[in-house]
Amino acid sequence: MGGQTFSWSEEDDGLFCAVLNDRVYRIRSLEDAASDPYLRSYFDLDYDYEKAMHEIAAKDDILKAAVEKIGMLRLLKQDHFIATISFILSQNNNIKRIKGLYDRLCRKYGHEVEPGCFSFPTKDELKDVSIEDYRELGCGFRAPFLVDAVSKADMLDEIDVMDFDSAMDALMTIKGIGPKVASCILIFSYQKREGFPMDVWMKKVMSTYYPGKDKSYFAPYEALCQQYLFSWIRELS
DNA sequence: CACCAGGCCGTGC
DNA sequence: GCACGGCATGGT
Repeated sequence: MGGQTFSWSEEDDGLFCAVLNDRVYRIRSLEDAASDPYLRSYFDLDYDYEKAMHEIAAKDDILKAAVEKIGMLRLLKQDHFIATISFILSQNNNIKRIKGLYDRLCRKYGHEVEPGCFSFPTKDELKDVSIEDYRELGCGFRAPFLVDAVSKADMLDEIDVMDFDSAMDALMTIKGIGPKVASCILIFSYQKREGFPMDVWMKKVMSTYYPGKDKSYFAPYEALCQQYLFSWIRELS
């Protein structure tokens, strides 16, 4: 899933498994998700990604190359709280370690919805967890950020109705959330497709291939273009 | 043993 | 405003 989510694991039989929406989902492919209302929304199956792909590829030669190389990309619609905590954990970290932290949070503070399958903890389940507790799990310097995020979690539902800039500002009042993390949360949980996360890789892409331009060049597909360019440059490296 | 991982915070200019 | 060091942890 390209670092959008840390909820899924591949099991021995090849099925992909996640605890979401307070139950266990096991799927082999996206087609299995189509009949389930929650997954249908989660995987954004009613958005026309074919059309978006073609319009993006037609914009310039770089994007054309990226689309041809990467194929179809989707933007997930994840739970607000899970996405917020996940992307706070992601800063200056690698995917393998983020996934490990995610799983330990589930096992220690989540609830068991099926033998051996734990949900991500709710904000209430994390209400009394301390900085020291998070450090014990291996969260490192992100521990105080998590405490702050949990204390402000009630705000997350209000962000749905905000315009993009207000939503960015609201998220960035949480410690440990800067422009990059806030953009990711807005894209992968709030379906705000004008997000354009600038990490070290995207800064290279922009200075090399789009000097003088900014995210407005990619409207109305800022987030999708960013995902294509990011995936593309990572595969080239 | 250094250096890195899809950054952010605090400080100093 | 912008540049910079520091930051916990585990993997190369």
